[in-house]
Amino acid sequence: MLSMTLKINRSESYRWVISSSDENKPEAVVYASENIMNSIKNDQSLQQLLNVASLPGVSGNVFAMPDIHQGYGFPIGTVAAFDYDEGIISPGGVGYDINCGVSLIRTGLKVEDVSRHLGELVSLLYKRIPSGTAKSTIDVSDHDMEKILNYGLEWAMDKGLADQDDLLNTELGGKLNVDDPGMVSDMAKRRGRNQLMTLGSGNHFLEIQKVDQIMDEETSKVFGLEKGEVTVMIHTGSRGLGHQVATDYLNLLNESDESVKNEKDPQLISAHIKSRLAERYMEAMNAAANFAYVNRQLITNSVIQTLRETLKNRESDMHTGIVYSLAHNIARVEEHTIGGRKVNVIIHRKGATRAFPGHMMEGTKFSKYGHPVLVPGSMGTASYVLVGIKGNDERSFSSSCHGAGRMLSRHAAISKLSARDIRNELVSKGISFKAANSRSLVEEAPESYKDVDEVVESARGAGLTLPVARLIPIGVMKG
DNA sequence: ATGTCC
Repeated sequence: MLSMTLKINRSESYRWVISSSDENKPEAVVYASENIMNSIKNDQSLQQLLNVASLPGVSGNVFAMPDIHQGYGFPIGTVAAFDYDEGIISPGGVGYDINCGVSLIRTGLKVEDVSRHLGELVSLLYKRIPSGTAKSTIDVSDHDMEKILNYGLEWAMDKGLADQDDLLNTELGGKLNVDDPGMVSDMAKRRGRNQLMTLGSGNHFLEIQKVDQIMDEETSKVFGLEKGEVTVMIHTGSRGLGHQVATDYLNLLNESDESVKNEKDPQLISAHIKSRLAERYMEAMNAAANFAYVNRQLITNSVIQTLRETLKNRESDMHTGIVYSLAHNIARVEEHTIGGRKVNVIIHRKGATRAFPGHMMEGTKFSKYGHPVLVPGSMGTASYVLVGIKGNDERSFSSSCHGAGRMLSRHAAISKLSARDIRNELVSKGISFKAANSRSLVEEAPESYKDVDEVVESARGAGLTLPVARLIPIGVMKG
């Protein structure tokens, strides 16, 4: 990757304009506190952000969320829009884990109902939901795989594995448009078949949480969140299937004469939005996203089933349901306001969360308050439920942060931290936990991440989202 | 993120 000289100008307390002196003079906007900006200013991520800003057909500004860090081509934490006629789509702008995302489940149970059974609950979940490299325990036919890729949660509903409420509480009904699931390679499908209803590894987790703090009473009530109640958060994606789709299409683009190569960084290879290549990648990406929505739905079902069995005597107090399920690694065609005009653009959100306020959610149950924005923290730290702010469209295409954001590389984490210290830290916080391997335990240590409270505060200060509720872990399962 | 090098 070629570097250029970076200029950083503070335009508001949580808004920074990054610019470069190269011939295109690209600019990008970063939302961050001063402290976060100081921690990232010498990082490759800002250079990567300017490279994205110089891609063809970019519409409006390229934005970075406060949890920005270095990624493949595009930094994680990027929101970038491209013209629907002149622009591009880039697999590096979605990421290898297509529809990596979050589902949040409310239980209606109080922490006191659950705490005595926490160890048993975590052990049982660990047995039932394969994590790390463990394979799927359920068997789906080739025919079902095709249907999952084609119809997402509608397949689950047909099979009695999801109900109408699950679909209403999943963004876009958990189904992105796919005409031909044949755009997904046989190898990708094969990998997916062995991984349905699995958590994976890396930063993926399943957490039993307590609603620790309510910042917005009215909105939290609408979302079904009450202080002292138990929630379960699932953070996972499309597993090997999405990874294989990303690999397949990066290979195709690299072999094609019709793709848009990038001289600054080969990882930014793209396809013109109106090209056949772009159309094929969009189909495959949507199919992988549908698989991920189903993956989280099946894990959700298993969690609810396990809660019912473990807390039999509390069954009448249980009021389970999906608060929301969303993707934070995805590209989509959306209508946004740029320079006062409404335009269709292809939005890449890579490690960034859609945060539509009510008026952008017409026709859904979230048309008054906006949809929940789920922000998983790092292991053993808080997670948040946020909501979009009217006026955030010109600021971030109505997007916000997606997590705490990595500070140390995986490699740096391993050389600095020990698994024993991290286990001790979790135990001292009174958290029940199970981890598939100690390597990811170290790589995902809270010390490897930014402070999620500061990330969320930066998103608030920048006018992107408002905090609704803060959740803290009481049980953790790591891949 | 990922059958962490087909």
